[in-house]
Amino acid sequence: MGTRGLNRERLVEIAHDFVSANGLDALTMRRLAVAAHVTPGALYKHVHGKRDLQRAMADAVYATVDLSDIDLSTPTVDQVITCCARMREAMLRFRDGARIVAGSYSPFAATANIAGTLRALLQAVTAPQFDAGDIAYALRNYTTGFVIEEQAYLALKSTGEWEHLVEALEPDARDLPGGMSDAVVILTDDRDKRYLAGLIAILTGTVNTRLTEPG
Amino acid sequence: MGTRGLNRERLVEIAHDFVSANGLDALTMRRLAVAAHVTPGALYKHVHGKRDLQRAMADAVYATVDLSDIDLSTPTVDQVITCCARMREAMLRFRDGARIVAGSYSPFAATANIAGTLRALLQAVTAPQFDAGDIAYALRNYTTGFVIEEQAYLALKSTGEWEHLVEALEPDARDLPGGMSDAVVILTDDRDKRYLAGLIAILTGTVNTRLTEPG
DNA sequence: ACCTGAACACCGTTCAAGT
DNA sequence: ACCTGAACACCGTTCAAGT
Repeated sequence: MGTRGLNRERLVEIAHDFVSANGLDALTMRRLAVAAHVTPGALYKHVHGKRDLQRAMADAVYATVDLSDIDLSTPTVDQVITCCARMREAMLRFRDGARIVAGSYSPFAATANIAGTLRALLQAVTAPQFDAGDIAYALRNYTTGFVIEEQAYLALKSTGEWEHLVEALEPDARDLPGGMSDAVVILTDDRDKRYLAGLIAILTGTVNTRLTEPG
Repeated sequence: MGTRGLNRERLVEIAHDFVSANGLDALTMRRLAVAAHVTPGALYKHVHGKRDLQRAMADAVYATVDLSDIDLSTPTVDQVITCCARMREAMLRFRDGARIVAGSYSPFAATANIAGTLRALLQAVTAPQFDAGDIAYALRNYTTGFVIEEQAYLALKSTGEWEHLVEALEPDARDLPGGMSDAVVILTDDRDKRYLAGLIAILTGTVNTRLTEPG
């Protein structure tokens, strides 16, 4: 258990640390090798290649989702919301977390666990005219889509590129029926609130219980 | 107007043709140069770099969305659904279209136009307790998330990798509360129907009119 | 104005050879 | 079993020079 000798788990951890410091686009096998204090070739003893590495990174993101307080024997809409919010939090915890997760098809434990939990909860609370699997899938896709946009904004913001893009978009926004100003407002504004609003929009009407009343 | 002399528009077209044949991951500036019958350096007279190219490609995807039959003076939920479905169709028309579009923040005309149209339609049909901007944003994020997953599946399927991943995931799916089998079923099954189901889930309860009845 | 040629500082992956 | 060293066939981007 000494710090000598690399393994898959540790390599994924180093990769996430690197991305956290430099962004996903900067992650290369060679730079990862430097960060891991090995030669590039050594990486391929722990990981099949760059695609396999990214899949393992995706599972590591979902592995941070704590589902221990979710009680499957008493499913509620609030637990569904909690579950989705934790997915989003997990992705936000890692720089470019959503892009890492999106479309990587990690077939590992953590990914399967969260997908299964969400569906099991929904099976109990979805209204009869809807399919729990459809709703679970919609919630996951909404969440991923939302956080991709969110982290793209965060990335542009940190480099100052965001301000340039907003300026470049203003002229069009005038003679078009609304332009992209909604996205600008949503991202600039309280993103937690906006995410929750979308979540509630999906669940309202698809669920057999009354949602938490305002106030 | 002869075929001599490259321009930005033509370059984006060539890039999409290349991606259509080889996939987004295979697109490099050097290979694009070959496809365009120029030297790599020449590309930088038409495009600021690879990121700018991808933004232009994203706008080209949205430019294929035909909104001419959408009548903003008589907004309906059906028109909202049509609008979203056309977004999805546009992304599906291009290989890796969703990944190209996702988080690229194309501030160009076509992107702004579709976002604005969707919001304008929703302004008229959303129930009072919801914000039209939130719903429009949720619909766009759901759609992007869905198609990313869809095209990732299509890519894995075409290389035969999909079958391997499903096999690798089966053992876990047994002792977990549902595993990822929902995603497997949804993607294997009629994807158009699944997409529509999610769309309707979002709109049910958030909209001030009755949705089309079954049958 | 647009393009070439050449250069610069990099990539992912493989594999014989070492320990 | 894990790692090095070296090689192979590539990258994105810049820029003086040509036309």
